[in-house]
Amino acid sequence: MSDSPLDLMVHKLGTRSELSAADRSAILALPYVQRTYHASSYVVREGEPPRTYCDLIQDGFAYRQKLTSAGSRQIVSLHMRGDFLDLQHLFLNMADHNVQALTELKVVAVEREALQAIALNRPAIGRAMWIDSLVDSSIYREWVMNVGRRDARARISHVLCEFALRMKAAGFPDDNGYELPLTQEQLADVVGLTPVHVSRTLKSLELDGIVNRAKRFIGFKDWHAAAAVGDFNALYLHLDQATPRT
Amino acid sequence: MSDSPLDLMVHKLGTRSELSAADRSAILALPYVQRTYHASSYVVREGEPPRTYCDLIQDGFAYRQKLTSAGSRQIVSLHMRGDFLDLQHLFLNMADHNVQALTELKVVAVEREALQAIALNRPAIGRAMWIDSLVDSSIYREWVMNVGRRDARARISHVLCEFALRMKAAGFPDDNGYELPLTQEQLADVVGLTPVHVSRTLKSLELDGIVNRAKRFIGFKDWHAAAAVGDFNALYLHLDQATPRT
DNA sequence: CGTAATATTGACTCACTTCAATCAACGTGG
DNA sequence: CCACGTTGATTGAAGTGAGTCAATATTACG
Repeated sequence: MSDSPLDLMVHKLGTRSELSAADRSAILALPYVQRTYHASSYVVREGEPPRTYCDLIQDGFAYRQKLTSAGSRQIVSLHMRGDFLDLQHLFLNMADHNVQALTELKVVAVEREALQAIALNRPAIGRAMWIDSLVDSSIYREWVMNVGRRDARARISHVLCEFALRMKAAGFPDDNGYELPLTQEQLADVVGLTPVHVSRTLKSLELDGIVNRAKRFIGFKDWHAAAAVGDFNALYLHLDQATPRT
Repeated sequence: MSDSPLDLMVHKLGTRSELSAADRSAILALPYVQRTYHASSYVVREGEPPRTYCDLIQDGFAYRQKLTSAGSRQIVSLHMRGDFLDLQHLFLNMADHNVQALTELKVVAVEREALQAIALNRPAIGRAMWIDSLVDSSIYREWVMNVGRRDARARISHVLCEFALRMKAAGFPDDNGYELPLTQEQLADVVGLTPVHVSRTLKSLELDGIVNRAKRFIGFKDWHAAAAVGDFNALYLHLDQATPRT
């Protein structure tokens, strides 16, 4: 195996569909540069035309965000190692939301036109990218429901459960918990609540033994209880389509 | 021009990317059947594997929906003539949400494998389908924000504005308003509120002269006022990528 | 260390929900 | 053609989950 930063992309797409040797070398032949963003810097800005390259996260976390005209913020998705940041705009003429680095963020920036080309001309790669994008859509749908129809405890538990499984799928060690890379204010913007109420709700979840916390570390004493409180059913993550293939 | 029900698909995809004559005939050669659903019947059920055909709406309205374990419902999207109902599951192994007919629904059901094939093997068609799917994602993002960060008046106005523009883009006559195919209970499930509060809020919007109503007809006296109350900016609909091309 | 960012807690308010009754529209069958 | 049952819409009164405002504690970090 080679030792290119694009290996990550080969691996990621390889979990979504079966790639031939030719597919793999097509990916490895993509023009790219590596790049680092500081925490909280903008990767994509709403209203601007898409940039000439597309970022794949190598390390760190990012989020998508939209602002109300009144200035309140809604975080509409969270992303981690192995996630594409610009697939959502790959064929669109204008960015409809902002993407920001959550932590220090290392990415592989692939040329947009080359990425479009392999998405359209290499069926196995196209399929893998489709699946990736459809899973993102599925998560959006779940979030609409989360924010629209669950109370604070359920919303927060749900997001904590989702993040746990996604981190595990992304290869983070599973210590029965994880370091949540969000301030409570950011978590509030994820779940459509105020920071104050998030603080109270987290405390109540902790008192009830649903999670335990140490700074930003979220631990699950009782996964089933957390999943029950969060009304969490992993179906929508389509993890069966995110397992490594030959 | 031919006179197949698939003309609708040719037209729809033609608004999203430039199709060659060969692309058009590839679409028209797709195996399909026509089909009608009664209002409120299920088109797709959560937890089931995707069906062997994919529906494109010819006439009528449909919605995607998810249920909380407690039984409350969130409608996560609304669809009309020219929208695909199964693109969201085209490459997934399992349905993650329900799709239901909102009204009597006429569709063209295209064979799923054939649709996958042209999506992957015909770049111009693939691009058009990508754009269609990415616009759906963009709408999901907007709805997350709508439900997460706007109050009842804004949420409802926003949805009413969105529907107005989408109906116009789908070729419905623009009478400064439209027949909203939703009960207030369904509208409540769209915006994450109770039917009672939707009723009150609609009344208040009417009293303030933002909209006028006659049964289910929604009329806009003052579009700008409605857009302002709904914090509505059409950017996210990417309507520039939904105009007919040569 | 000192200073800013983040988290916690309390007291009070309010937008939306809940419960419940009434009303209107509409199809349907006798 | 009208009685009637069902579904959808409206309205009122009372309750509540989450927001707001504000003070204080805690942590991060240059």
